[in-house]
Amino acid sequence: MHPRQSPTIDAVARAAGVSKTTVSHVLSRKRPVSQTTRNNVLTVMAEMGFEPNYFAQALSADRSFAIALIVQDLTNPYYPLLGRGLERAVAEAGYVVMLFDGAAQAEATEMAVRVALQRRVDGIVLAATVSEVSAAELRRAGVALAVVGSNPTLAEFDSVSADDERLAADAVGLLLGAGHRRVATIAGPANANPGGRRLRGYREALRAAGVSPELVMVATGDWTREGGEAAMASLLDRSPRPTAVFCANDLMAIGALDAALARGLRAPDDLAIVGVDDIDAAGLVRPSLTTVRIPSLEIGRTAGALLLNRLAHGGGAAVRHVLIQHSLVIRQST
Amino acid sequence: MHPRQSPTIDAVARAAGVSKTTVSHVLSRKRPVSQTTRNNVLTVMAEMGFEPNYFAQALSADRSFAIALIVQDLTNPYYPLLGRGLERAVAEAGYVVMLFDGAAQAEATEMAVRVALQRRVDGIVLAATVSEVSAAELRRAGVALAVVGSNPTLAEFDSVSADDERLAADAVGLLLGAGHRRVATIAGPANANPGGRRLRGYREALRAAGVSPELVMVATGDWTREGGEAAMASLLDRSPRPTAVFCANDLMAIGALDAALARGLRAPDDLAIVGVDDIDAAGLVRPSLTTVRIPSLEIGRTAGALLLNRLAHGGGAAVRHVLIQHSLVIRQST
DNA sequence: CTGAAAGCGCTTACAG
DNA sequence: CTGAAAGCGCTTACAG
Repeated sequence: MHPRQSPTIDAVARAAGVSKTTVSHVLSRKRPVSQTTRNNVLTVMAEMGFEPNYFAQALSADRSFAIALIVQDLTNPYYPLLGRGLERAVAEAGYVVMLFDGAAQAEATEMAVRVALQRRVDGIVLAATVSEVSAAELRRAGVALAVVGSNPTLAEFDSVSADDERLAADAVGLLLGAGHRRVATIAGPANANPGGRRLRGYREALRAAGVSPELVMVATGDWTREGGEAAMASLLDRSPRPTAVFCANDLMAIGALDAALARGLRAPDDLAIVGVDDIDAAGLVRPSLTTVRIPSLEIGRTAGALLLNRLAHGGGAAVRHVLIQHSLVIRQST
Repeated sequence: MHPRQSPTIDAVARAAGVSKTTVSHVLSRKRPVSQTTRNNVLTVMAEMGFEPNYFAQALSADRSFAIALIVQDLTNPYYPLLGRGLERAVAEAGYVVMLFDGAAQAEATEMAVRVALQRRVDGIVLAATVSEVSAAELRRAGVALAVVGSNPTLAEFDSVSADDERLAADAVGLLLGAGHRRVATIAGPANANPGGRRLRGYREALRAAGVSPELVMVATGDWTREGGEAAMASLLDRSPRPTAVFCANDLMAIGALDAALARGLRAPDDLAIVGVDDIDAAGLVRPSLTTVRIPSLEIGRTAGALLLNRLAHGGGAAVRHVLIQHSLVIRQST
């Protein structure tokens, strides 16, 4: 069972002729140890190749130094960068990140939350929608949690997100400014994280511009390219059809581009399209995609910082909702 | 320190009027427990919301049920899918995956290996190049290891990879078949994992086809789009310039496309281009990219299976090198 | 079918 | 500046 017995603190103590207590203290620096003893212990450790047992430490400290990252769909290029930002932010503080992908399905998310809790992670970054069941579990567990994308049902926890209403309004504003009136939207799941807010931003922008309510056209996708394609197809079936579409993310916008092309419609002349995220692919498709850039690396880094802060200050720290600045990237599709 | 004391096995035992031993055994099913006792304990557990302490279990079992995934660059769309495949493969067996990204830099990889080992993961999936230092550490530690991409210096460990020489030869064959003679390559770092083999496949295909050695044109990139762009630029400076290029991955191929376009050269007429991987972007760029498809989800899944197998059978199992089947995807760039 | 007790490898009050 | 010993929450031979 223990194939490569790595030496224990006890072995080191014996070899160095001191107590385990002392060895522990040269490790933790929690109480002074005389120079000579310390040097002695240190060299013994090096010679024996001592490595403190992580489980033993975690057990007595009741702290895992692990963060769970739960993402909707790692395949969406938005998330890898977020993950990188998170990892960088927490690695320095000695934390490790545990990955849970595929939270697009509700059961996967519940499973992820459960497993993360079982593993006793110190914190969770939740970049996915979560059922009431999981939400309740999270509250009860009392883990540090940073929600990515504002989520009203988890408002009691720290969060990082773009200013979703504002960004949608900005995108729609761009379209209105170009003279469009028949501006549709392909929304994300309305009950879910940023989906609802972006939809609201869209509605509000039209209303503020005095566009007639009957020109409000909403189709719903699931954040994927295929979902966007289907939604666009349904929008194009309406008559009169929209002349512009605000898509709640780039992947769906690319799908919308596919659907338009399939009907012989060309952007931007027949149909203007705007996405959100600015994933690499946005610059790669032809016509290239006008979009709202959201800096996902920074979002990940911020989520990490929020967690570290809370872990340092305990439950005492005030809840923070951080908004990350977006920006418009104008390309060919508008 | 222990804010939400979750009940311990001891508390459960007391509440159920049995010994810790028995509680432990209804949990592990390692020895029979009478129906009545078992039911009793189970309901008490449910009532108290008992959750076994992972650290305590890991400490006494000396097993973490965690796998480290070390990737070169999570931002390359090839890796998220690999990660998903891995997670799916190992999750069922109760393993969790710890993510280490950014192993493009040597120090990051060494760090990742070190931290993974400290955390006492049961296995590591290594999808990155590794220094001799790290290789030595890995050997000494005796962890289960699955290498992604054949790596001669780690030949003693299980591996999964595409048949890199063969796939390169197939791609080059496609170009030669179309009548090209001046076929260049943009290789990955030659010392690194699949880079060297794909380069060899390229050379071998040209040699076998009787192409004059002086038509062998090699530029080296770093697997990124920018690297591919620079490499292509250098190839286009030669005269006579190549009429076709085999790029060792899609990201570099897309960069090559950029460089060609910047000089007013159009694929496939002025220059034929083939990539490797078949990431989503390959179908998105214009002209769309002909490429060799490598099923990364399956590679991840296989890496997981190799690890599980080794963890089950211990060091005893024979070392396996699995080759995953590739396929040619013909699009517009050739 | 069930328990008492030692052990996993650390940390940390307590004592000197 | 240093140690002996209890404790963290499990598992598992040993005994009955």
